[in-house]
Order: sequence, then C-alpha cells, then structure tokens
Amino acid sequence: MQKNPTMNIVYDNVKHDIIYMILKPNDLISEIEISKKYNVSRTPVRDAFKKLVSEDLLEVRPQRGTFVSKIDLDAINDIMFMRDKIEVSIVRNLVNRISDIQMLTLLSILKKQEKLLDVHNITSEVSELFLSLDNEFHETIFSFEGKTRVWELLSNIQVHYLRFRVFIDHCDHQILTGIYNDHLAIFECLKFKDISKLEDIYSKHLYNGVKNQTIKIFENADYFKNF
Amino acid sequence: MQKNPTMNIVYDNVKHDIIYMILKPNDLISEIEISKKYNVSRTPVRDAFKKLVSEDLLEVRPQRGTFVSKIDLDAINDIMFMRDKIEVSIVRNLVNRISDIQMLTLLSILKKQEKLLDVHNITSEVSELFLSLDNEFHETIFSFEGKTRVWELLSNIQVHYLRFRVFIDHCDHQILTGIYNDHLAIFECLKFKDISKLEDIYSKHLYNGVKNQTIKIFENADYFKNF
DNA sequence: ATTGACTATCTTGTATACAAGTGTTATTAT
DNA sequence: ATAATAACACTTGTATACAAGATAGTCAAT
Repeated sequence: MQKNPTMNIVYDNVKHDIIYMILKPNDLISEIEISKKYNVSRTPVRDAFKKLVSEDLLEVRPQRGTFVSKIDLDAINDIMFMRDKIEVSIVRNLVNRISDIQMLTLLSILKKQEKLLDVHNITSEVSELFLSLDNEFHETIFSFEGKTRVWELLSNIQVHYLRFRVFIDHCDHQILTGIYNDHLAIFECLKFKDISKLEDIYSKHLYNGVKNQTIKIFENADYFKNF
Repeated sequence: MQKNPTMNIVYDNVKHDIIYMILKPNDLISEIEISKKYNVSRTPVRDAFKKLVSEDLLEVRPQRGTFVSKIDLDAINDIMFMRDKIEVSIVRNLVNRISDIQMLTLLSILKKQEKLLDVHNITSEVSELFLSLDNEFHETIFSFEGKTRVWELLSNIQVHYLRFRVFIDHCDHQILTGIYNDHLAIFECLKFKDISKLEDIYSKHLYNGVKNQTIKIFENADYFKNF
C-alpha cells in the first residue's frame, strides 16, 4: 500500500527543513520554486503544502505566496500543558509495573545521549541526533503503557514545540546537558518508585526548554507570533 | 484574509457528511463524483480530500479510489484517555475560581438541552443539535480556564469520537438523557465544589458513550477497524 | 466448465495552461 | 521633481489533459 511517493518526498524534506530552521519563519517558498528544486510539477508540491498548512507549519496567502509560519509561543504553552497532564498520568501508572528489561531499554537511550555529550563542539548533526533521542526516550515510556498512538497523536501537534526546541537548544552544550540530567533524574525516580518527585521533575522538564530564553527570543522577535 | 472558498465548501460539506454518517465507513467517493456534485474541478476537491486524509477521515488508495475511513475504536479509546486527563485537570483548577456568571453560562446551555429533550420523537436534526450543545458545554469549560486552543487542538483529533457518538447516540432519547444528567451532575459538583465526585463523574461521562454498545457495534462490524 | 489473456473503464497521480489577484517597477502627466 | 497610472512579473486558484495502475467483464482456447 504505497502512497504518493513524490508528494511524500517533498513533504518530508520541507517539513524537516522547517523544523530544523533551514527554512526560517516568514520565509517565502513558492510552489514553483520547490517544484523546480525536486524536479516535479506543482501538483505534488501543492499536496505536500496542503498537509503542512494543516499542521500550521505553512501559511498560504492566495495570490501572494506561501510562507513559513511564525513560532506560536501560546500554542507551545498549550502543547506543554497537554503533554504534562498526559505524560505524568502515564508515568504514574508505569512506575509500579515497569520491568527490569524496560529499565534497561531506557538506560541504553541515556547512554547514547551521554556519548553524544562527550564531544565539546556540538555540531548541528549531533544536536539533531540528541533531540531525536530525547523524543525516543519519551516515546518509549508511552509505549511501555501501550500508549504509542497517544504519542503519535501528540506528535502531530508537537512539531511546534520541537521546532522551538531546535531553535533554542541548537548546539548548546549546557542546555543539552540539562535535558540529559532531567532524563537521568526521571530514570532514577522510576528506579526508586518516587512518584511525587517524578511528577515534579516531569513538569519542570517540559517547561525548562522555554524558561530563561527571553534574550534569544527577543533577538529574533520576527520569528514569533504576537511579538 | 479569505482563503480558498470553494475548497472549504467541499471540505466542510464532506466532513459533515462523514461525521453525521451520511457518508458511511467504506463508502467510495471519487474526486470526479464530488467535483460534479459541487460543480467544481478536481483540484479543489483534491485539496479538500488531502485535508480529510490528514484527519484520518478519508483513505486514498491510488488508482483504486478514495474511501471513507472505518471507525477506529482503539483510537477513540486513546482520545478519551487524553481528554479525560486534560479535562479533569482543567476542571480541578476551575472549581475553586468559577464565577456566578460563568455558572449561569453553563446553566443556559443545560436549559437548551433540556428543552430539546422535551420532544419524545428525536429527529436527526434535534440529535445533531443536542450533540453540538454537548460540545459547547465542554468547550465553555475549557474557555473559562483560558484553554480554548487546547480544546481546538483536541477537536482535530476528536472527530472520530464525535462520529462514533453520532453513530451510537443518534435519535436515542435514553442515551441523550444520560448525557444531560451527567452534565447536570457536573454542574452540581461545580456548584458545591466537590472535586473528587467531579473527577469520578467526568471520567465516567467520557467513557459512558462507549459502554454497553457492543450490540450496535457488532451489528455494523464492517464500520469498524480490527473487527 | 474452467482458465487465461485481453480490453474497456474505472480510479488517482502528474503536468500544465489559464484565471485572478497582488506588489513592484516603469512610465507618463502635471 | 512628484504623483498618478499603467504595465509587468510574480503569486496561488482553477480546470483539464494525459499517464499509470487496478479491477471487472468478455471472450477465446483448452
């Protein structure tokens, strides 16, 4: 059941470029420009654009152009709220039934992250890899509770949060270390079944990405909605 | 900033027809068929279809046709899980700060629902109206906590739950009365600030729509995924 | 009667021509 | 010089022709 290969190639590439800030907010990308880049006609490009518009990553202004959407901090706040409530509830159930093998699975992800942090000069490839391991860590926890689909449903919404994180965390060794330490703390809480501390860390972990980043936001105010 | 009027007309109409089971699961609808119906070309129809595919309401099988998706009970279960956790958290915050005027707003919605239940023979229009008041009741609660966008983000996911509810509740006076009573109980709990009972009712209220409906589901097994 | 190939006719995928609106730039009139 | 206007070069919206694949029915060969 293959579906629409060329449309998906365009979709995946453009989406990646938006999330990883190769295409920046407010950038104009025309259907023809992209169709030339990928050697296809406008139709599959339009199909891909329509999908990206439905995810609020693109904004089409008829007869004007198609623009990369601004980062919406209010939306990110609401997304974090949702993730917090859902994920804490999942972890609360998980803590009493997590198996040793599952603990090892989480540990192996942490080890991979640790290894990436060994290098002092963080390249953008390493940065991208680290953040995808961050997602893997959380997705794995969801999967332990049979909530993989919930994670996927959230993922469609979460792209804005991810794009913001890429913008903030990009190649910043200190921030990435902070994320790693949070994960380590979560792992320890699961180990010792410390529910209340777990809830505490979790909430902070999600919001940490946003705190103390006002300078970087103000410096690029035009990337953000309502600024 | 008007955008794509004809595409939106097609989108809104087809979406309505799917949710309200005028177009049933597994139904084949071709792009040409719909384009003739609305006197437009294939392009805006394709645009609308792409949007509906991204909401899992349509499934495109290339060179075969476009089909109305089956109802996915597993997905509905996950959606209820998410709504439960998020909405209970919102209500928990709301209960201590809800104002008299806000209570009146909720009451007025309840009165409208009560009025609709006066009629014994529930038409499909009344049924549709009742369910939209149900949504309004919950959306209003979200708005009281400044979480309107959270409701909207959930709404994109919730369409499957809504379609299922339409299928189950359609013109059933008893079920609709049950929903009304749940709302009434929620209202009373808000009035007397009974948090624990509130959480209890809320969880049940969401899941009530699914319970005891096995007969109706088995009778239309082909409407459902994994059956 | 059964099997197999062929054909006619569906479907969506793709490419492209044209329409309509926007913004900029050049031109013209004052 | 300046301001109004016209022409042009873009954009996305729309319509449509053709390609490629899937399916069902026909028809022939065995």
